[in-house]
Amino acid sequence: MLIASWNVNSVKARLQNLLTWLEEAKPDIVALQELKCVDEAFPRSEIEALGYNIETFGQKTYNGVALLSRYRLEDIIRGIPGFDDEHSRYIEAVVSTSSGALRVASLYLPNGNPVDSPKYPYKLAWMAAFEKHAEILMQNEEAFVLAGDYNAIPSPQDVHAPDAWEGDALYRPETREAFRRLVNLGLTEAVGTLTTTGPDTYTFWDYQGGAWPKNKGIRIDHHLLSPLAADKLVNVRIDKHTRDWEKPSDHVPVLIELDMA
DNA sequence: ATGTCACAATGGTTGTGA
Repeated sequence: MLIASWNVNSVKARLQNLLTWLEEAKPDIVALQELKCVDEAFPRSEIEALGYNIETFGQKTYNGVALLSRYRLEDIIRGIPGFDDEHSRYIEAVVSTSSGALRVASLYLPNGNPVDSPKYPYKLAWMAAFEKHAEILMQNEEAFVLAGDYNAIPSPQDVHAPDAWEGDALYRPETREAFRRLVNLGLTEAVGTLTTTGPDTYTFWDYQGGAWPKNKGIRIDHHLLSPLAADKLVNVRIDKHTRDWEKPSDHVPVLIELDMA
């Protein structure tokens, strides 16, 4: 089973790229972020035509997350339970496979910049609420994957210039600590577990300043797996070639393969 | 070359967020 996470930076602006990539990669489940459109405006029919079921949690202009799945999506949750959030940043569902249920979430964690604005406390509050929710999920001892744009750079090797990013909301010590707390609940961060992270595993390059050709990237899109899901993890992949396409997103798809046999 | 992009509300450009 192939599961992908992709911040598309507007699903309408990225529709052609998204369709091309879906046909090429043939993922079973996709977590999308930054839809930048309301549910009614989501390009459902084009994506359904490729064989996907769709659940969206959209928002005008900003944010918005969705799940695409070849399996039926059930027990949909929109928003982190118990967390009052004005932004559409979290959607969760359960799929039933021949080898049992799998819970999947698509999340778009707040950016948090600038750090001296209310945006950074909001980011940390979001991370705390998400950690609390993940802790509850862990108690159920199920297979689950929390996929998305975490807007968190886990370690120095995940950023081209650690010193320059020291004060940034994506890399500040508090952000990294919160990300570690999350992982330390017993989750497995897929890419870091199966590969050596570094300049080859970035997932985002700014549109500005020639960041992509210079490989001035960061690794902020992650899959966190419960122990039962991590037991099935056999492969990870980052589809960097999509960054070379016309009208690219600033993020590229990050994929994991679970052996559900 | 400050090598960006998407969106919204304009009013034909500017602000916002990333």
